[in-house]
Amino acid sequence: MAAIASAINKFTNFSSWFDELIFKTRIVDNRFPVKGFIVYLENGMFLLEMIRRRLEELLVETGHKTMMFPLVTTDELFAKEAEHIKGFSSEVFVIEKAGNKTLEKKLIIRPTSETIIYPMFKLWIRSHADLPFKIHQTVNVYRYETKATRPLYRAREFPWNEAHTAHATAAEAEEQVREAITIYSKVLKELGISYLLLKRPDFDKFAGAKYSIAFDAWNPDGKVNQVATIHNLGRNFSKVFEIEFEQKDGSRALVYQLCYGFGFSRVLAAVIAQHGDDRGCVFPPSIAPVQVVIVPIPFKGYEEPIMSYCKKIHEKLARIYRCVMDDREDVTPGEKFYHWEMLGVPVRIEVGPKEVSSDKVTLFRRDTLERTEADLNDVETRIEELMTKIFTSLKERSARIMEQMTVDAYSVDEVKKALSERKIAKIEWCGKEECALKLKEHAGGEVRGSRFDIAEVPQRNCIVCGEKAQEVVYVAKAY
RNA sequence: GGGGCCGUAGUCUAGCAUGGUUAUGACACCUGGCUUGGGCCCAGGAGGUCCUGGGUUCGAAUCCCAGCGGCCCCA
Repeated sequence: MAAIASAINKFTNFSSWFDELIFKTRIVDNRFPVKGFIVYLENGMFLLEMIRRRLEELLVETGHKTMMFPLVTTDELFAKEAEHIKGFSSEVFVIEKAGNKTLEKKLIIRPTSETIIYPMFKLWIRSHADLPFKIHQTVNVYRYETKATRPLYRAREFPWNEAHTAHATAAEAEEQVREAITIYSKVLKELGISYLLLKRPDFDKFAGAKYSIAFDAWNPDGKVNQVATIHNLGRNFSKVFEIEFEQKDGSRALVYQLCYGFGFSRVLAAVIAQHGDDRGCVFPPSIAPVQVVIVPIPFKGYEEPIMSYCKKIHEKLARIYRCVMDDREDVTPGEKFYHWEMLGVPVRIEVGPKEVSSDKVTLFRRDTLERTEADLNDVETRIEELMTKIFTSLKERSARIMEQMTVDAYSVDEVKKALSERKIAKIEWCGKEECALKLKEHAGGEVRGSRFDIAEVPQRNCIVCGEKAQEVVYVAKAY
């Protein structure tokens, strides 16, 4: 089978497959001369923008106000919450000079915006009538990653959306966790992405949170890709940032808070990695930069009727879809096929003398590589049907792979074996960090957490120490 | 933090051990022609601080030193 370049398979050689693909399809150019910083090209930006729009739409619908906060905080503010600074201090960029002047108060570039947003919450939140208070912003954040960086997965600058909410009671904060899950799940499911919704073990929660839950998407190399997280902060931050409100009875109380973040570039990586195949990207129709491509197959002497037939179709379809007619004359149809397939265009229309003489078109669907014939009259209906089918089959295929990738393991060795086969291991665990560390050392994977969406009750003993298991957890390598 | 590998055109790469003419090839790019139902073919063209600096030498992509950059493995 023809491949994106030199027979690179996404499951056996994921890195090359991915790097080459995102470069050739003009999603990103990672040749920027500063490590960990990449250039997003037109197709990458288009895809990010589609994902961003949908997420923001849902956030606004549910009452999150759109705002934009500054890029910087001070080290004093940043250091306020003890756990928080411990978790992030090793990876923040610090501005120490401005012009020729050495700054007395160093500025910290946000790795996340709690310490930038919460001083403002203190000013804005006065009364129970102000609650719940919900805001969100789409910005780039900066983390000095020391591990190997990889475009879209792990960069030192990355685009995300972060939401921050404040509530009167712990119960309302819990309710908000559900709402955040609903919003994020919706966006991910509309992209056909499969993931595990996990409550992170205590030792791996967000720095400063009461607990954290995360969306871990599967990846062809077996590592999981954390695309979004939701943190219940309790009153850890409101205590130190003094975010108080006046209750109905006149007494004062600290707010309960949540923050949740959605990594656009990692979501895009998941779309590419989960749906793509050895011919390249396969995009869900809703976000595909090009949804329909028309490829004329001219024969000597018949060029004119074929081209005008194509133009007619293009005119009609361009009103409904992002539709391109590839009328390049110096490129053969075969080469055009490969080109648009790599770009993940869901539906292709082929028009040659055969179609023109019978008032038909040939439709090609990117996901299954199947061709069908359609009458010119109902081409729109047929494309609409195809798009729905394509989305459903992408989604189902991704879910199936996720299922096959997850295997039960009853010993450390079995975990090791599962991970070496690029799988995610499901184990029973006592809950002690010590056992998780041992597991990481001997099997190479991290305890990612227990299912948050469904209850999985442990029946046996911890596979590491043999004591009674407290949780059913998933173990995987991670980005 | 420890160890290893590698920097040659837009991309990938040969050459390097054993220094020697004009730095190899493929893809991509430009011009013209031919073709068109899966990457066709023919002819021509352009593109290089061989990562940077220093050293050895009659002569360095090649050897030595330093720096910068990238990748991988282990902790």
